[in-house]
Amino acid sequence: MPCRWGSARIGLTQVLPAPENMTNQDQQEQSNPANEAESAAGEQKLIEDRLAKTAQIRAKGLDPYPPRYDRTHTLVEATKLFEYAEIMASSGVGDDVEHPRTETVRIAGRVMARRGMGKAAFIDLKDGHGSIQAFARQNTMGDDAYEIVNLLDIGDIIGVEGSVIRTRRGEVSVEVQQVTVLTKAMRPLPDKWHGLQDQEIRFRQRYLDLISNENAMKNALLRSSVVKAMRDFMHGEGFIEVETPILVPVAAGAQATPFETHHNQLDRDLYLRIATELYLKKLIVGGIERVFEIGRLFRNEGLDHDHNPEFTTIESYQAYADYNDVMAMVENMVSFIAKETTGSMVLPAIEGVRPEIDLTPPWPRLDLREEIVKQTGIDFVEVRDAELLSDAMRDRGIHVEAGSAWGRLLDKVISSEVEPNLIQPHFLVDYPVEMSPLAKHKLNSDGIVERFEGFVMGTELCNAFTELNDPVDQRTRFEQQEKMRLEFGDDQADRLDEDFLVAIEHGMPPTGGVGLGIDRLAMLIAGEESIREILLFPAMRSM
RNA sequence: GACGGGCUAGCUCAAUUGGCAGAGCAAGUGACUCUUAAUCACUAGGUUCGGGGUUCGAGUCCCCGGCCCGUCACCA
Repeated sequence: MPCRWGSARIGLTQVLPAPENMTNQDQQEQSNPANEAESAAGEQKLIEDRLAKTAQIRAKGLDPYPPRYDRTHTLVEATKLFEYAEIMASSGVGDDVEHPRTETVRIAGRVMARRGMGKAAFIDLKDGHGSIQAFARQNTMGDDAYEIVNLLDIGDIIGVEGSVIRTRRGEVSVEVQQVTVLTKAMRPLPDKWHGLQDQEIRFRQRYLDLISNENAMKNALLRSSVVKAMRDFMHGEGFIEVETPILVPVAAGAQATPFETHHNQLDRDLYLRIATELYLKKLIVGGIERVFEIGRLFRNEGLDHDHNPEFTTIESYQAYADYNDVMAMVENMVSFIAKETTGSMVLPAIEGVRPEIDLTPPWPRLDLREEIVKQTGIDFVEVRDAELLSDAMRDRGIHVEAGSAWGRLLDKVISSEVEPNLIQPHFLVDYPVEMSPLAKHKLNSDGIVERFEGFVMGTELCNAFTELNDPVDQRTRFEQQEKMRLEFGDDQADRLDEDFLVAIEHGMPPTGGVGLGIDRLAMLIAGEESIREILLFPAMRSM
């Protein structure tokens, strides 16, 4: 597989267009140094054929890559224009009510298929909105203009001028008066009937996926709609959108391994952020009472069907709110986004993938402690020691990573025994303090913090808490995390961020905050099981 | 990281027990002025992911490596 693209790239460099001042013949000779007797094979030949046609277009005094094209209608608009003309004709309006036709339109799109008929040809065109057939006939175009039609290849982008008609077989078509080559393509498109099947090429060359597979385009557009609906919701709730640093001196605010980088001028090591949390809370300190950021996070970890090293989250913080307020906001936001993007708060069942998912609020709140007891018999209030917890886990056949801290072990219990059951949306509520260094203690509950996580389809969607604003307690929690890093070699422990501590020492109001994975939300709404179907350019191993 | 599946023409896929590497689409030439997976005839197109081995003979069997997918592990 490596050589598939490797050789292709070499192939293109071999046939790069010649300089402007060369004649067409020069170009042909230049582009094929191996002379005509030894013609190129395979992909190289396909490219050379297209280069030859490009030269012929130039020989006619035409630019195969003109700078712009005045299009009057998208393909969908052109179809609608005709349907309107047809309706008018049916009520006797128009020059020829038997054969309605529109005014002359100018459309543009990619050639998806060609059906040549000698002195006539049918061309299927596709643009960003839809598709339409172009019908080219030599006698309506003239001999000279029609020659261009014979120089077209699948994949070329062309402009077509003509009026819209319906052919005898009933296909709405633009009857071509003039064809303009807007972009000559050098490489063929994937199989027109089967589309692009090779997953690897779909991810590495997403543009081909978008051209050939409807679902790829659908997901790309859905992702955009999800983010737009999210912004609309947040702005509607009075939140201010901000952007905070991606290159940070301390990768704090979450438990994850960061990417490292270096600023030359400052001669300073920096990290790519693993969370937006602490900067946003600084803004709460500063008096922006409702704030959110939609942005990319980077975590130097493995990749699988729902993890990518860079992913997008929304984090929001609201002064004077607690985690109960945030829970209501999350279920309202997610259901609103579903309604806006799909028309319903109930996501349809998908055969072999999932049942119907009902996102209508309120989502059930499940007490974390009770839920773990119910699924495993383990009560984390009783088993407050890493050794005891490890034993209890082993008794129940749960994999135990040697030397893990108590909080990490419990996290494992939750993710392997509790989460997978949460297919319909649920909130797990009230976590132990050991695994939540940024959340505030719950009143009258020893060792428990006001934290919740939202789950759908057995995976985490969001993580939220009543934010810890006691600077003394926060410093202690950070110190515990730093200790964990040393004691357990846990380089994913959170880090002490002195700047942040100084900020909240100035006083941060009571605040509720949440982080929610946008890629996972888009997966859920799209009904996709892999994050790679949602990310346009997922991380891939180098070839 | 471990185990399993996969990689064959530009694309989609075949190839029996180890026995001449094939088809459809795309491409080229020719025919064809209402097709729509157009049709018909002909032509060309291959380092079978890379490297090594066994064998008279390897797409096929063995070893090493690469990439993709899946499961597990890790990971919010």
